[in-house]
Amino acid sequence: MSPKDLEIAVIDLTQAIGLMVRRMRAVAASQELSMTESVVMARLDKEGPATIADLARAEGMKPQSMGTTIAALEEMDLVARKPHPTDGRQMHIELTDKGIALRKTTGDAKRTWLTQAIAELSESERKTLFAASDIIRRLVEK
Amino acid sequence: MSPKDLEIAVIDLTQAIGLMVRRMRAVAASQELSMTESVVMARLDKEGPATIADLARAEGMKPQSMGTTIAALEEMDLVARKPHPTDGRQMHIELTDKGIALRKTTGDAKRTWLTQAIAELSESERKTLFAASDIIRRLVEK
DNA sequence: TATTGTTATACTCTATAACTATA
DNA sequence: TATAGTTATAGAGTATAACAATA
Repeated sequence: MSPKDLEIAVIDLTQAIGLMVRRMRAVAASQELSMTESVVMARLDKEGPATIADLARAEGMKPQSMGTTIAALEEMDLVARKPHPTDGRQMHIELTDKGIALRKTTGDAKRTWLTQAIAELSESERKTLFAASDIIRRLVEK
Repeated sequence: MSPKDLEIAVIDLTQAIGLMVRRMRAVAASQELSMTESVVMARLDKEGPATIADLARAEGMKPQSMGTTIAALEEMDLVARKPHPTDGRQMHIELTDKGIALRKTTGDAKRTWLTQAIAELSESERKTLFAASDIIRRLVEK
């Protein structure tokens, strides 16, 4: 792949990601959670309680920023803080009953625009897309 | 693919995109252009002068927002406004000499973190990644 | 009447800095 | 001294609303 072609493809990827983020933001604006909020909710659902520092590391954000995200979810009564049993510095963040219920209803994979649109792709397109998310995750760590 | 697996994969993709955007922002903060600014510069370089409305449509943004982006590039003396010859409403945005020079130097595909990291992938990983950017572009239009 | 662009204002997301408390 | 978290402040990126000029 020539340097020129590589650069064009990188710009295409960058543009695609920008388009996606703006689209998701526009959809979320009406009622749903932001991208980060959704991901954090899913993580808490899948892996159980976590500290703000853990969540921040997982999402590549500063702890202060994750604190803001958690405060927003707390405001919506979707998560709650619980002091760590032995380490007095840490707060465990966990889903509330309302948060669990929300996860259940979004878990039917019908609610969000993105899940819908991806469900309509061919199996091979989905495979490509999800393989790409692993590649991206590795890229980010470099 | 089960609805549950689909949802997990969609969340993984969402997280990957979030990680990428934050990483690109962190890199750009130091010295380089933002994602949108880079894409606009590449577009002007590749396709010649365009109006703010055209650029906004291409990037899925509001014209007012693109106006801000263009103003930032203008401030850096990378683009200039030129009145449209016949339509008095339109302004053509074009690269300045400095903008062209910047495109040339980034055109060697060595400068940015992302281009570097992607260059280090295997050919098949690159193929997957770039196929995914087309899929994303189609998703966004739905 | 529709389109292009501008200006003013505000919101979302995330960062930096400074601090407290605990380990 | 290092880590977890909070509070305060600021910046980037984008949106909405209201407007002027031109088509």
